[in-house]
Amino acid sequence: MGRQSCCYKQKLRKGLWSPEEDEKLLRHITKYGHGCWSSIPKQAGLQRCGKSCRLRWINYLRPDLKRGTFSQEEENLIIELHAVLGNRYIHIHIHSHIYICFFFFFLLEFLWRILGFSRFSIRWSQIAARLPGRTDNEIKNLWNSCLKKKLKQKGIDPVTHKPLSEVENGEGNGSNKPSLVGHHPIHQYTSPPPPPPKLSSNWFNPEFSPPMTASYGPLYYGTTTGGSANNTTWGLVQTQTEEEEEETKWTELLNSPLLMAAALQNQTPQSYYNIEIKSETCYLTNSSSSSSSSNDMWWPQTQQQQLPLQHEPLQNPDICGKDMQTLTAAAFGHI
DNA sequence: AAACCATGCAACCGCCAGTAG
DNA sequence: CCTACTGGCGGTTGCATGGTT
Repeated sequence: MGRQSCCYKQKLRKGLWSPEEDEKLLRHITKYGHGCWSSIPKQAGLQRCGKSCRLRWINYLRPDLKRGTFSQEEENLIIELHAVLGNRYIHIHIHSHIYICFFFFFLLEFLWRILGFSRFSIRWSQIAARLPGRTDNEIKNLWNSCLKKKLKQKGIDPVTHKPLSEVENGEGNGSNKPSLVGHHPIHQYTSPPPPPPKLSSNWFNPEFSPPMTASYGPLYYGTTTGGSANNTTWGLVQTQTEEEEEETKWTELLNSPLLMAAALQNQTPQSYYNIEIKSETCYLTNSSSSSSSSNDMWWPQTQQQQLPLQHEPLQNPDICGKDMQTLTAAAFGHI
């Protein structure tokens, strides 16, 4: 057997939380904030491990949680974000020498998986960060229990987001580029820069069918210099640009795959960066400095109101880019 | 009415990264 | 540098509930 859980070691309670335990935890965190999770159970008089307390708080007791069923828009957003964040790959049209890089990358990834070290998992937390009031656990459950089925009913493979027929055929026609993300609507964009993607009801619209063909360059964003301040446009990198320029964008994309997600919501990269993923931590830390009223504590009006303007990348950068960089670098002996 | 099955959801487990000492 | 600890995350499990046979 593997190692025992922390609860076992400390002979702590497990299983469902009683209303009394909830009350204790809620009262304690409301009064003192959570601080160090491992010390919370003792301070709050709970026979639970810190991890359990944290989970209970994040998934159930947090006051900003939105309970109830998911709206159609939320479901659509989850599906679209899953297509981008769920598959931690990027489908990009690139020059051949970069394909070589890809080859090594996928070779390594293949070996990685054989050895059971796969790290390419779905980014539920990042999806949840884009759905205020929803937890990653909630979204994960929704996906596993409901959305996967809905997609299958629509003839879409929930893993690749491609049509099931194409997946069943093994994509063996040779004409396919190394398509790893699937046919997300984002791939439909062609120059000139298209209107930003709308979070429409595409996926459950009976008339919607995923795009079957695509020839496209890397997704990019750009801000027009003239005119209104935030004129961000989304489009595709022209593949005939200089190699250096392309590689720069390629690197940018690898470093910031979430920019793609930002595109889905018609957000400028800057506004994207303003979104704090670790929201509950933010509330608590911000509260200590900014809260003034005793009862309101630090509960935010909305996440975005609470957040200070940040012009630096996320504190919690997506690992995908890091993984790809690391593996790619490893493939070329840079490590 | 009872047994069985499917579903949704809360919670746990184990791994990993960051960090303090 | 090494180690231990902690928080965070994704995958999985197990239970409660409702529906079906």
